[in-house]
Amino acid sequence: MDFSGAQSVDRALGLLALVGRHAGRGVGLSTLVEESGLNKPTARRLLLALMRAGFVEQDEATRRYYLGAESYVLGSLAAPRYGLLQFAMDSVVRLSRQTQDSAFVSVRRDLVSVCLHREEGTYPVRTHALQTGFEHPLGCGAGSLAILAALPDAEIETVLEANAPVLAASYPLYPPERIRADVAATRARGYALNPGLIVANSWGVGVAIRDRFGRAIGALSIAAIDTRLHPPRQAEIGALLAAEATRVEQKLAQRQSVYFTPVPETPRKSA
Amino acid sequence: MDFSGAQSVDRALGLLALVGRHAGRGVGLSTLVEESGLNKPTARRLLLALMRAGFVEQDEATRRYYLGAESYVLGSLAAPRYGLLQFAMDSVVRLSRQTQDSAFVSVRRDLVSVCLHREEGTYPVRTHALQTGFEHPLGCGAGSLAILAALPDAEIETVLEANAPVLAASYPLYPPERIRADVAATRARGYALNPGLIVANSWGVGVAIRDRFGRAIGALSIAAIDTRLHPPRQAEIGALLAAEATRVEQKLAQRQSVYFTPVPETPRKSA
DNA sequence: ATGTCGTGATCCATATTGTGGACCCTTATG
DNA sequence: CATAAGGGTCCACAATATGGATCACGACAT
Repeated sequence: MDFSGAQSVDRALGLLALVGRHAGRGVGLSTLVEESGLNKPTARRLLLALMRAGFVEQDEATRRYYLGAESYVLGSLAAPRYGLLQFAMDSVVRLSRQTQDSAFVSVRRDLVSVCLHREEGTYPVRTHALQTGFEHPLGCGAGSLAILAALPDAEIETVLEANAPVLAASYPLYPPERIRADVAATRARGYALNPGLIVANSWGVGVAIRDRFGRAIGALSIAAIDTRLHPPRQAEIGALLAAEATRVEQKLAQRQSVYFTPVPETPRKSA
Repeated sequence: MDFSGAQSVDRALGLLALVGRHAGRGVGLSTLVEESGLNKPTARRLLLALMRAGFVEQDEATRRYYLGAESYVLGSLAAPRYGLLQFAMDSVVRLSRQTQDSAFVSVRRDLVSVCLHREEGTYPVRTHALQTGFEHPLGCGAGSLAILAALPDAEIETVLEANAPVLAASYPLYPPERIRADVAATRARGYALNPGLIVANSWGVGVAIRDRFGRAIGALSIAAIDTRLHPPRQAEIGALLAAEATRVEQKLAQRQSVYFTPVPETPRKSA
C-alpha cells in the first residue's frame, strides 16, 4: 500500500462531483462518459455503487442521473464548517432585486471556483453564461477573478502554474499574463471585472468573501449583457457587492466562532 | 460485470457517510475502523482517496478526520432538490426560542432518520442525547417516530422488517410491536413522543414534515428532561411543532415548483 | 529515565477485484 | 422501416485491493 491506491474510488468520486456539477438539470450516461474520460461499463458500474449508497439517483423514466439524498445530508453536516451558501443566500437575493440582473455566490474549491447558487434577475435580457454547478479555473470569470485577486501573491503563482494546462487547453483568452494583469486591475479597482471573456457580451462584476482569517473562500457576483455594465454602473455594483460581502463575512465570523466551541465527545449509535 | 461490483467504492462511501455522522467533532481512525468494520490499512487507504478528492480533510495536528470542502459543495448543489435544512432553519430557531429547550430538524434517509441541525435551548438543564449527525432507525426517537408514523402502513412494515436486525442488536427497548403501538399512539395524538427510551430521562416530542406529494421526508422535534415534558406541555409543544412543520411545508412546496421549471441543456466547461 | 499501552500509519505477498472491447436493446428520427 | 444515438450488459484477462504483521510516535505511570 503505497501513496496512491483505491483508483476506482478516485474515479467514483470524480463521477460524483461531475454529477453534482450538473445538479438540477441531471446528466445522461454518455455525457458523463465523455466528461470523465471513463468508458461506459466502468462509469455505469461506479454509478450503480454511488446509487447504492444514495449519493446519486437515477430518474426511472429519463434515465438521467441526479444527486441523491445522501449527498444532501452530507453537505448539511459539512455546513457548520463551510456554510457559505446559507449565509450568502440573503445577500444574493437582495443583490439580484436591487440590480435586476442575475446574482451569484461562488465558492473556492482548490484550483477552481464553483457556482453554488444563481438568483435570476428580472431584467428581460439575461445572460446564462453562469449556472449553478458550473466551475472555472480561478481567475476566469468575475467571481473567480475576485477570489484569485484576494489571495497572497505566492499562492496566485502556485494556482496559475497548477492551472496552466487547463487554461491553455480550454481558455484561449486567458493566458497567465492576462490573468496577472487582471489581478492587478482588480486590486486597484476594488472589484473584479469580466468583460465577456468566457461568453461574448456576457460581462460580470465580482467581489471576494473572506473568512475570519482573511482568506478568500468565495465571491459574490453579478452578470449582465455588456451594455448594462458600462463603467459608472460597474462601480455602483462593485460597491453594492462589497457591502453585501461584508455582511456575509460578519455572519460567517459569528457562526465560525460558535462552531469552534469545544464539544465533548459523546457515545453514539450507528446503523 | 454483474449486479454488484465496485466494492471498494461501497466501502469508501460508507466511510464518507460515517465521517459525516461525526462532523463537527471529527473522528479518529480507530473509531472509523471499529464502526465501519474495515481494517486499518483499508480504511486508511480509502480515507486517503476521499481526501484526495476533497470530500474529507484531516487535521494535521490531531489527525482527526472531518468532512471536506467538496462535501459541502456537493450538498449545496443537491439543496434545490432536497433543501430541507435551509427551509427548516428559521422554524428550528423559533421553536428553540419559544420553548427554551433544544430543537432539531431531522431528515429521512432510507431506513433511518439523521439529525441535520440542533439548536441549543436556553434552559440550563439540557439533554444531549441527540446531536447533529446522529442517526437512529425510523421509529426510535421523537422525530424518527413522527416520520415513521406518517408513512403508509405497508411501508412501515417494510421498514420495520428491514430494520429488524439493527433494532434487535442495538435498541433493546424497541421491539417491533412496541414501535407499531407507538405509531398508532402518534397518529391518534397528532405528535410523536419519546419517553426516554434512548437515553433515560431524555424525552422528546416530534412532528413530521411532508413534501408536496404528502410523503414524510423529515421531522421537527424538541427534547428536554422528562419533568419538562409532562402531558399538558407535550400537547402545547406538539401544536407549536405542527404549526412550524406547516410553514416549512409551504416553503418547500414553493421552492419545489420552482425547481421543476424546465431548464434548457447548456454547453459547459469542465476542469 | 524507561516501560507499556493506545493510536496512527505502513509494508508486501496473495488472490480477489475491477477493466473495457464488443455486443445487445430500446427509443427517437427522417 | 432503416438508421442512428443513447443506455445498458457480458466475460476473458490482468491489474488491483486486501489485511496480518510490523513500525513509529506520544502519553502517561513507575
